Amino acid sequence: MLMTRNCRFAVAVHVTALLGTMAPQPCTSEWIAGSVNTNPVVVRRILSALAKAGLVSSTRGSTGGSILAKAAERITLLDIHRAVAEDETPALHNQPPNPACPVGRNIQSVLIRVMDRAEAAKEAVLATTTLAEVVGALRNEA
Amino acid sequence: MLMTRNCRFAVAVHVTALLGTMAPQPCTSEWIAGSVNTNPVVVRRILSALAKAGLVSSTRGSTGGSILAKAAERITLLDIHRAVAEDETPALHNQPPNPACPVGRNIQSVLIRVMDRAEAAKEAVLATTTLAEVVGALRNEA
DNA sequence: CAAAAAGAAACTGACTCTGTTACATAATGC
DNA sequence: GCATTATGTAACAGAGTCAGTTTCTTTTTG
Repeated sequence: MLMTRNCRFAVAVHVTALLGTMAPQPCTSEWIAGSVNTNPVVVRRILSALAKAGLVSSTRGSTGGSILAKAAERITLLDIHRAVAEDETPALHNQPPNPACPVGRNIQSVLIRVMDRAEAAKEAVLATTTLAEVVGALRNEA
Repeated sequence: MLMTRNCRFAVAVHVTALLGTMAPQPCTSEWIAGSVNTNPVVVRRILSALAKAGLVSSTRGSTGGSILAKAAERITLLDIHRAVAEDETPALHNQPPNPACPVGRNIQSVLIRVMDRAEAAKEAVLATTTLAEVVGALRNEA
């Protein structure tokens, strides 16, 4: 499979949708990994990021597992995106442009302005969809 | 430098802004590379993608170089983005999810719907800015 | 205390990307 | 014609990213 970027957001939505579907039953990373079709450690890495963002909570031990930390109606896809892709800022130049050139000296500030606006528009769309809506859509398709 | 994604879009805007600033004078990849602070071959790769999209045109030989193929007013940042980042679709799962699970069976179609909407919103912002506006902004800051 | 689960560290293989070298192709001016 | 200059392109290396895996520790239950 040729995937350009990382698939953490896709897995994170999948994981939280599972938790929302099974609530209030906690799910183990091994069981979740069976649906996502990956390794339990990969799932735990995603769950760890989601927990840091306050979206899920996990407990250890023989009856342990993970559950949503908030109602699915109060979790948006933007929350999930920020939890697992927080430092994915759009890339500028690898090397700083030539400051002796008028274009090189100022291009990055212009680029940052427009990229920030574009990213904000993308995030605004993600903010309009709640996890509850995703869970509902999955129920309807199933 | 820790850059998450590729910097082709940033370089492409830089290159076309240079061409717009210097028009109608053609620019060599070596001279452009001096402003971008990279290797001429890197610039030529970007120029090649931009030429395929009909945004620039290059000529060889001792008086050769590259120029914009259209007026800067008629080139948007979306044109440039599509020229150099055409196949950068948001990533889904690496492995297909488990089709025996109701969530796994349908999560990707739901994800594609919302990701497409988010990507469209981002592109709409890029479409609102023309290369001429970028060149003008650079002139004002210089 | 045994079993079961998360948490975390370390490593691997595949892939991406920039930068680089080398060479072929084409156009200009003498 | 021919040297010069520039693009076009292929091939490769080094750094970095990422999913997947193994291994071990920590925590909780019964």
